[in-house]
Amino acid sequence: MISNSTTAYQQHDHHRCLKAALAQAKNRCSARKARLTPIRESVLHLLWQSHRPLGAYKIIEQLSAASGKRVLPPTVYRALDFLLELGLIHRLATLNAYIGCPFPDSVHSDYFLLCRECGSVAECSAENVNKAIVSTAERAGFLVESQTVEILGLCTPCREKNQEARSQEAGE
Amino acid sequence: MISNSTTAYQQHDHHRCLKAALAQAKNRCSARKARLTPIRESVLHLLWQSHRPLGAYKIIEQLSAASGKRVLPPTVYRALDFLLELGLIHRLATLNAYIGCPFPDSVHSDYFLLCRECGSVAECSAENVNKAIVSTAERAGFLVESQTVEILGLCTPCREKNQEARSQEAGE
DNA sequence: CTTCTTTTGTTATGTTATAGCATTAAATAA
DNA sequence: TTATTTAATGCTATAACATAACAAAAGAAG
Repeated sequence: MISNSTTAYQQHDHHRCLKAALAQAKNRCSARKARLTPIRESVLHLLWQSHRPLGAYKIIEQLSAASGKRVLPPTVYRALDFLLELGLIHRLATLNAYIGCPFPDSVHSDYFLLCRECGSVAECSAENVNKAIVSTAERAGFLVESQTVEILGLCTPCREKNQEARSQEAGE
Repeated sequence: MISNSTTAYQQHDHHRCLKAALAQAKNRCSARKARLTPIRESVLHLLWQSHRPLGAYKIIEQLSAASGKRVLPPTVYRALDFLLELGLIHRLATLNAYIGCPFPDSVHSDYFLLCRECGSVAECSAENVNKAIVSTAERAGFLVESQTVEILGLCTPCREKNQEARSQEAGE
């Protein structure tokens, strides 16, 4: 199992996440002879501000604010398409939002853990989930080509916070 | 494993699906003291025209056509919300579309098989998938509350058709 | 330095979904 | 029954997400 759940939900040196992501992006682009233009890099950079996904229009807003001039939807959607195609980011269907991929270099079928409290999202890839899905689909005669797995729930820190809050209430 | 994959993808007496769905809906509504009004029933009926999901605006179109007067978005979205809440239908996040639930009475975490060729969707519930997801999430310290699992691929009939088509080509 | 290709700018519009308030219909109490 | 409350629908407007199509500019290749 690959996962970035420990960093995604806990305090950590996020600057390293950002740096790693940008470095991987550059590698990947040069390997594929694709151009990581300023716009594309800015979008990726924004998506790596945190482990919370961003909607396209939030990106538009932030990019407009940062650059001082109106950035229009097609500009951002094109950058997103580019990054998606290179596997540098993912789209979360249940949120209509985008998030940086923490391990673009390893082949993986993704599986996202969305914390409904803090909004952070971790990405996992677990062979057993994958296998269970494929084998169950097979039993239904279905050939799997791609999967969307998005799990909503609570991460450890948020669960602990909730428990503290509840015992506070009880204690009062 | 519960699944309606055999009926969803094959020729079958679809009238029975429709009838069963409407009967279950009525039961469920009376059990919950909820009202299956004409609008709500029409929407459910439309969603059970086939095993292909329908977008909200398709429903609006068809309902408008059938009734002769303009049906407006809030009307349909309210009916959809009602049906979703009762567990009579599901929303497919990857398609922004809605589909009837074939087994509203059994508790299940859903898992959808979307055929990219014919557009039909089957619903499954498999304990092993569920367990794999929950246990993997647990290993990441994550408490699962709800899941969205949507699998894109090919159903048996479509796979067979494709193969026939390919051997035709080869034979020419 | 010219040609070709890729990227970006811009306008317009398509698609999906909801907020908010007025009206009507149904259920319940008097 | 009628009055009162609650639930459902009608309607206007608009929010949120996404893409088509074509012009202009920038970059790469010959």
